[in-house]
Amino acid sequence: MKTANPNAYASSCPTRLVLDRVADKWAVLILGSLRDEPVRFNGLRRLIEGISQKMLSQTLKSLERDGLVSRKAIPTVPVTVEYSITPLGRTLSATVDSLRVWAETHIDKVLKAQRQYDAGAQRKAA
Amino acid sequence: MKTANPNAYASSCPTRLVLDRVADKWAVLILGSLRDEPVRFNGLRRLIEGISQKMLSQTLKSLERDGLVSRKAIPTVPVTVEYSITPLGRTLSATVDSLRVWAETHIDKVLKAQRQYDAGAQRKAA
DNA sequence: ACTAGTTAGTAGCAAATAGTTACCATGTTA
DNA sequence: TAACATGGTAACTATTTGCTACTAACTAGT
Repeated sequence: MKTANPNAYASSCPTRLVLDRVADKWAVLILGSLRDEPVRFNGLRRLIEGISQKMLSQTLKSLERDGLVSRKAIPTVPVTVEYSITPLGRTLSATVDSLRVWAETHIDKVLKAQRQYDAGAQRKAA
Repeated sequence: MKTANPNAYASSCPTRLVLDRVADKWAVLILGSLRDEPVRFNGLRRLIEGISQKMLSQTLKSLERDGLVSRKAIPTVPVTVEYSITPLGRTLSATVDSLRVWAETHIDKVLKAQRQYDAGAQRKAA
């Protein structure tokens, strides 16, 4: 069964929910981290500076549920858990990673625009 | 002055904030709406089903501050306000739009993965 | 004149989400 | 014995989001 006309602009379309999940800071950084090789929970925590254990755990769970990431517990001691990207996740990773690249590439222009905007707002407030 | 090494994986890098703003459901849909032509406030409200006036106003304000969208008030009666995409915004629009397209294209696979995941969770709970 | 509708928002409150911190069990290393 | 590693969960707070109602100025219809 196929969804008839997926359209993110329609509020009732499930696409809206998926867009909300993948258009997410942490999801972008996690998918980027897993792009080349599987990484363990605490490995991701070290790669993605400032992510809390809660958000990492929560975001990984959503990504796993959506079929974008797979979780594999390895019975070592202590147990290690390896997260890797699925084939479906791989179809998304290039797109979300280009979002990160855009941010890194255009950060200077954005910061400049913010300064100009804030200067204008100050004039109005004065 | 250029930001030395923009890196979204570093928590202190301003890139992280920018990523958080552009990796946003409403920002994606707004930038997509403005891609072809300028649109007015209520026009956007009609295009993007289910967005509240508050979120639309708030997101437009951020996008304007970041230099991605420009606002032009036209002294008609009643005043109409035209929002259009800036050249900087245009460098981003293709990327965010491909995120929307990905969601619309892969929605069936994601929904299927969710059903499988939930079925597994049910087994565990039983 | 009165009513309803248009324009582009803002204000106030409730609900949902994100973030912070502490803690768990199990085991290795110093 | 104490500190650190593994991968989380629980409780709490702060922030964001969403909903509803409201504004002001004007037009069109009855």
